[in-house]
Amino acid sequence: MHQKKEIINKLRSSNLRPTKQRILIAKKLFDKKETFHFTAETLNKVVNRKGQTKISLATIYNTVEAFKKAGHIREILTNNSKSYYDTNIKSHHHFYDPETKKLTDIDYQEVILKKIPNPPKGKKIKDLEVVISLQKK
Amino acid sequence: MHQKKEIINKLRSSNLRPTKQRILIAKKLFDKKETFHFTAETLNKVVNRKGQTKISLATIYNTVEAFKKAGHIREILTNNSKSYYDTNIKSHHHFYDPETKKLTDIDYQEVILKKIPNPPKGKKIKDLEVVISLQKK
DNA sequence: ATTCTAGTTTATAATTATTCTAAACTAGTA
DNA sequence: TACTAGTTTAGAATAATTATAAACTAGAAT
Ligand SMILES: [Mn+2]
Ligand SMILES: [Mn+2]
Ligand SMILES: [Zn+2]
Ligand SMILES: [Zn+2]
Repeated sequence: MHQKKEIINKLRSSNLRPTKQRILIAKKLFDKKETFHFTAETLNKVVNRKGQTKISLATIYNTVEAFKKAGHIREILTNNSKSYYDTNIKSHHHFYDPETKKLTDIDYQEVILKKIPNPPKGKKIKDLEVVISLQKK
Repeated sequence: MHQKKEIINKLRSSNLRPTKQRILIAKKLFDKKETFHFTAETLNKVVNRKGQTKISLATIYNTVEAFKKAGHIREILTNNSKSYYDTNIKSHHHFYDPETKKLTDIDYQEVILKKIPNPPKGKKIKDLEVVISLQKK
């Protein structure tokens, strides 16, 4: 559970002004017991529920991009046409079900990589993602 | 090196009529020493080089989808807005450089998975992909 | 060989996700 | 309180892909 102050600090520490919109979005993303996966579309729905002050879709996209750059969320690999994001920024992996388009976390320790290749020269590894696609048995 | 007959058989065996367009596209994709990665856009450029009979972009998309369904090509996971495909259908992995948007093959044996999780019940594993994103050192 | 038809190709429109634009607004400092 | 750089916003623009429906054709039947 984040306090409003914590959220404001989080924003400030990444050089993002704590605007009304960013604070609300940050609450929806980070003030949860569990991490989760989302798209711009699903976040927009959650943020713009009836009653709440409206936040434009452009701001949803801007904020998601800003939070991603700041490392508060990460993008997940899928073959879907829309971008999927994760509030879990720790290294972990995913099941992906192309039928339901749902992602499920795989705990980091559930995948053990015994050997990985050296990156090409001049490059280092930014991230390693394992995606296991599923199908009906 | 595929002969035209082999290509026609490949098409026939997947219930695809060997049309002029599909044969030409199949040649560009499969009649190569090395496998490679492509997008609808790059394939369209290769197929519609000056002189050659023109194939519509709709047919490029239709054919890529048909070849994918038939298992002759596979889609690769990336965070790019366009779809990437691979003429290498054997299980293998990729480096992805977000700067250049280039994919590089990682030989299957260069990644050793010591442990992978059980799929959720009712589901089986269709595919396991490892994508290693790169950044400047 | 000719006819027939389901499958295929095509130009073009439509759709979808995302990014751009530039005017209005606001957080934070002076 | 006034200022200004950063932010939000509605709406337009873009980019990739998919849908539409008319014209074409592979291949089977005659
Ligand atoms: Mn994606
Ligand atoms: Mn992709
Ligand atoms: Zn996750
Ligand atoms: Zn490959």
